[in-house]
Amino acid sequence: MPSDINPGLLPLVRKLETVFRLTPEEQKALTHLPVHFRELPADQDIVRVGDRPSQCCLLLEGFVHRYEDVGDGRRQIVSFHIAGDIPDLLSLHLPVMDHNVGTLARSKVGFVSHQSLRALIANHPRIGDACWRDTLIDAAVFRQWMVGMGRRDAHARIAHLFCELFVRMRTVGLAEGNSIQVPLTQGTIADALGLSQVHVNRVVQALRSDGLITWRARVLTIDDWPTLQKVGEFDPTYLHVVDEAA
Amino acid sequence: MPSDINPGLLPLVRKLETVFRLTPEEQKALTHLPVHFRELPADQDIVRVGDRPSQCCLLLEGFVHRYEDVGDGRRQIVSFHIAGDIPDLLSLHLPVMDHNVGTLARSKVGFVSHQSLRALIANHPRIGDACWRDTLIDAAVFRQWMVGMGRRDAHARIAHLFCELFVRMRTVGLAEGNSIQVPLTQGTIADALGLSQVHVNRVVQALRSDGLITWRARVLTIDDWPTLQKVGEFDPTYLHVVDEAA
DNA sequence: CGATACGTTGACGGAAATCAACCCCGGTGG
DNA sequence: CCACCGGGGTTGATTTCCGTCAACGTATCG
Repeated sequence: MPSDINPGLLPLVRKLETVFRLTPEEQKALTHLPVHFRELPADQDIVRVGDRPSQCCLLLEGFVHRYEDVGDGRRQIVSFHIAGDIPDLLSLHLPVMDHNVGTLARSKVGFVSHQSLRALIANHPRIGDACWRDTLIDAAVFRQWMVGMGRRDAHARIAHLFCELFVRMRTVGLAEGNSIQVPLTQGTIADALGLSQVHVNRVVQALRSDGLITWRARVLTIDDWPTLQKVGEFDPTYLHVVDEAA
Repeated sequence: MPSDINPGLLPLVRKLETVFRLTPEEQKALTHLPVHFRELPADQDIVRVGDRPSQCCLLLEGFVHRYEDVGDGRRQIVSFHIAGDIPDLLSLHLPVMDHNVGTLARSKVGFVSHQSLRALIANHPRIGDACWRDTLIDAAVFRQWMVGMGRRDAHARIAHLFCELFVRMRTVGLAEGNSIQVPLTQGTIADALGLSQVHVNRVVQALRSDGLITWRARVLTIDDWPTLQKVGEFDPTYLHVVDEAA
């Protein structure tokens, strides 16, 4: 690691390096982006439907979700984001937000103007490609959730989500053994998978009593990975992870 | 329109121009891509799960869908594509296909090597941006389908799909008045929306008898746009259409 | 003109929603 | 120190969409 790296954006470097090694120049350019750092509390919106952002939000620590409100207090969460993600990268090319982005837990973020990002990408096309690629993986995750909501029952959906979160967090070094820290509630999971909170509760209990997972105090532990994977019909190909300790 | 435009790729030009006007040079570069044209029959796969394509497929006429098979003969369709779309553009950055792409009707397509596309984008960054933007709109459509499957009942889902198809086809000039030609069957719609074919049938009949649509012989007519839109909770913002005759 | 794919209809069953309590636990303030 | 509070989790009873199964109708095409 070169000496003139600004450490604030390391999670981002780490994330992009899950695709290919960045050159020292690229690392430098990336970490020297003009960033406005902020700590945000849990459950705070970052951008909302209808907004026309002029900056993107780099998630450095914490947990973010994207969601859409539908009538009658119901809502659908469309994605979860972890350190290294840029949850609203799409605002670089789509002027109007069609969904909300908000924290799920206390989070540390960095705001970068579209202008700076565009300049970075213009000067370092490989970084642009990596960002594009990242939005494509985002879309791949959407597709998997669609398959789940369309054609899998609640057991498979929940097991699949747990598998996905675990693999994604392990990839960027956020797993400790078979455990990950997730600030999710059963209600949150319900809103993500198109289920009711009550039903999520029953299924989670089943997964627990079948010995597949432990989940207490925001810590999720995968106790039986092969079976959980089978129950969730989880095939990590769609995440296009390069390392693969799996 | 400059005189040295190769007319074979006009649907693509038209599609990209729904974002911004292309310069004559850009038009020329685009339409002079080395393309291998082909006519494909209905229900033929173009790329399959696990493939590592070295080319992309430009859809010039017809209808394409992307889908994933899940166990037991079930499947989930994740998107429909019309003239001007590049259904497998993602293969430019994701080496392995995580879903299938296939025709739904007789279609005319053009194959372009990744190499040529990369060169085009390198020389004409705006075209690259337009392509990236297009994959982002793809993802926006995924999100809407997720909201539908997670939080909307069958009536709303089907109405929403009809609205979406109509707006998308009108945008590229494929609507005739309030009608569009769609090669979809009720079973196809079921696989797209996470429903059974039988239930789609019942709901479509309800939409018909409520005077919202007519649908016969592959022609779908919107008879009551305001009500259909309301039933489907359809807000076209997510399609990020520039023109807006809506 | 029969094969085949698509659409239609009815009876029945089931996964999950809804409704309504109740419990548990950590935080907080009197 | 304990009462209170509130968010999250748990449980049971009931309801509802929607799936499944099965049959039959209908249209298009070789």
